[in-house]
Amino acid sequence: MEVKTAVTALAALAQESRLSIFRLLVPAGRVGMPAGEIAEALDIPPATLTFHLKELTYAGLIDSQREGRSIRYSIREEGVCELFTYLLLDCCNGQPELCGGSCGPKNRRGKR
Amino acid sequence: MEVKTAVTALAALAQESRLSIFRLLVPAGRVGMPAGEIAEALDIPPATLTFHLKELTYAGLIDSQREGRSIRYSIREEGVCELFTYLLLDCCNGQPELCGGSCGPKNRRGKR
DNA sequence: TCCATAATTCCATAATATTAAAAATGTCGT
DNA sequence: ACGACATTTTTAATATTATGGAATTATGGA
Repeated sequence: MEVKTAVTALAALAQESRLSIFRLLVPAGRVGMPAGEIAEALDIPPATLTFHLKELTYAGLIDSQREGRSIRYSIREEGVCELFTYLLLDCCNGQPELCGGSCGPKNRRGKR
Repeated sequence: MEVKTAVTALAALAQESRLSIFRLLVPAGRVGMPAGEIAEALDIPPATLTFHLKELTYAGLIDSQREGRSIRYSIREEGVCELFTYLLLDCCNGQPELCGGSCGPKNRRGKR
């Protein structure tokens, strides 16, 4: 993954509605959620939601599939994985205390 | 960490210059790098660099410390860690195949 | 104090993103 | 084919962010 791809993906997540959409879709897994349900859950008008869904799609973070009159959106695991790998491995390799689960207990100084 | 904080941090990284600054600072570790050196390494004019450094600082991703006439910037581990934890644990918990190192070999279908 | 260096603030401009109403499109049941 | 519903496209106003030149502030040495 190159910088521009990562920037696109990060930009897609760097917006409250879109981050909420993303976080709503993660637990929905492969099953995903129809647009209308997302709109209702997050109280976003349809035209606005479509705009954000397109951004996420363009960034490779979600997928969609028509199902009757609804369109069902779901997390695109491959894209999410690539981004996280880029951040975790390419950025943080050699600095595992930045990311490695524990969040560096030895880094916590004077914070109790 | 709440959504707005995460959005601020993601937005800070969602820009090519800033992501490059971030990636330049990670291997520099706690030692960090003076602004001038960053400007030279990435070929960014001083005024522009300052703007981006402020964004990253505001987002809690980097720290700074004056050292003689230079100001030395370095990764703020705590902030980075919080963001990654938010994305990895809060988002991906229960969906470890999204993030867990392996990037789900069993998810790769028909892509060879 | 005066100079050179390092970085920031100020400012105007340009570029990009967000929002949502209105119209259009696609899909199903009848 | 028609009507009801789900979603998208178009469009335009509004807001936010990026850029870099010029002036300013901070620091250390002579």
